Amino acid sequence: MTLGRPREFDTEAALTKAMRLFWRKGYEGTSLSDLTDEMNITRPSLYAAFGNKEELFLKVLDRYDRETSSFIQAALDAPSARSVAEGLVFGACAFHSDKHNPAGCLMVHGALVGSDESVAMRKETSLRRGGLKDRITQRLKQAQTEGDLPQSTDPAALAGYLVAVLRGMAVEAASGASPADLKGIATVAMAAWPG
Amino acid sequence: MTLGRPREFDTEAALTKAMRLFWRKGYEGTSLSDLTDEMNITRPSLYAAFGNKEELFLKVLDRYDRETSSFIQAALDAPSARSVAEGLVFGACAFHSDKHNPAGCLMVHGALVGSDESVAMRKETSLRRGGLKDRITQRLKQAQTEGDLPQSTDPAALAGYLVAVLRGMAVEAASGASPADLKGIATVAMAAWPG
DNA sequence: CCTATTGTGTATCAATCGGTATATAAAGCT
DNA sequence: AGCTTTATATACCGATTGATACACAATAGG
Repeated sequence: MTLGRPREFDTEAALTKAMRLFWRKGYEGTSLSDLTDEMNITRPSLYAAFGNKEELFLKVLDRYDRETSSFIQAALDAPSARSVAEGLVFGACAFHSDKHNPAGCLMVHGALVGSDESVAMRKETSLRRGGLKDRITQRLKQAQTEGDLPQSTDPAALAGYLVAVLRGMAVEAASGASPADLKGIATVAMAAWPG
Repeated sequence: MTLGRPREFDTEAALTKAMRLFWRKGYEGTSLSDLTDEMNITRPSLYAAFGNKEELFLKVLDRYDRETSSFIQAALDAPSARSVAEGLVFGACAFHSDKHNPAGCLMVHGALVGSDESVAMRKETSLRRGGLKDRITQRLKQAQTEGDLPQSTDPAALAGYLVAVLRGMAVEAASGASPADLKGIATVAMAAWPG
């Protein structure tokens, strides 16, 4: 099978540890020593398994998109425009209220600012944030063609509003907002929904 | 008058340079070398004039609160609850559309995450963010007593919603949102306002 | 057993981090 | 002129940053 000495740690478990660390401290705020301590591996093992800090962060982003913040895909699969919006904002409530998760959103504060060294990672998270807005816009356009959302509304504007609310909830969650606080935000936010 | 050798630089102008730097790169992302290069002063001069990096950041936060993001106080002084809300969200539009300002909000992404070294600065910005919510809540309560806002509404929930929208707009602005994008967010957000 | 291949552990790299010690320059006061 | 006080400039501090060189350990295939 695989040649050479077998790896002594579980890469998936280690990736989870890394994700939670980046989630709490951001890309630049997380040092290699932080990572190796938390993942219980040595520095060369980390580089052999994940490349370098940037590649590790990218793998973490993939995992976050695919598994951790999966409530977003679930919301987009909801049957009506309103249920999509509700799924997003109330899904975000549940997401940020889950005590197993670090506070806030990895995409938002994981790499929003930083020194010139991390400009590539900021661009990456920015792209992924923009991708979410595009996906919501597409879903709302589909709702319009299905007669599910008034033709008078602007799907792009509604999507922009939704992602802004999601970002705001993430910032508030990172600042220590309670589940009740978040639910209040989501409830008021839905009052703006047409129809 | 003042004893000793006179200072050769303008502390207020230097503070402005520092503010814009922290605003762009965050607290930890801004190094002392960045600061001294941009402020055109030497390291000992910075320490003599501003204490250390933390004290400089606190002075920057004061200045940001007092002068730069002053549209917030203007909005709170508006005559009605609705005009307060409009002043906040559309004031944020103008604020983030001003090409003289760095993208985003210093309070939000200047110190949202980071290593353990910057925990005190994060707590400070978190406190100030919470202070804004309290001020808005108080203003809306006043509007309720003045019969300006329906008694059936929850001032704290509305304030929480408003700050969440402001935070979200800041994140979107930092991600490169256009003035039109921001105006769209603000317009939809106001559709949730009661009355 | 021998070789090839891969993972681990130690020890270290140059660069940068925030912060200072020291010496000198420029002002007011006497 | 001195003397005191404050600002500037150079050079440096220990600690930490992301990243590796090297030797050694553990497996598979021959």
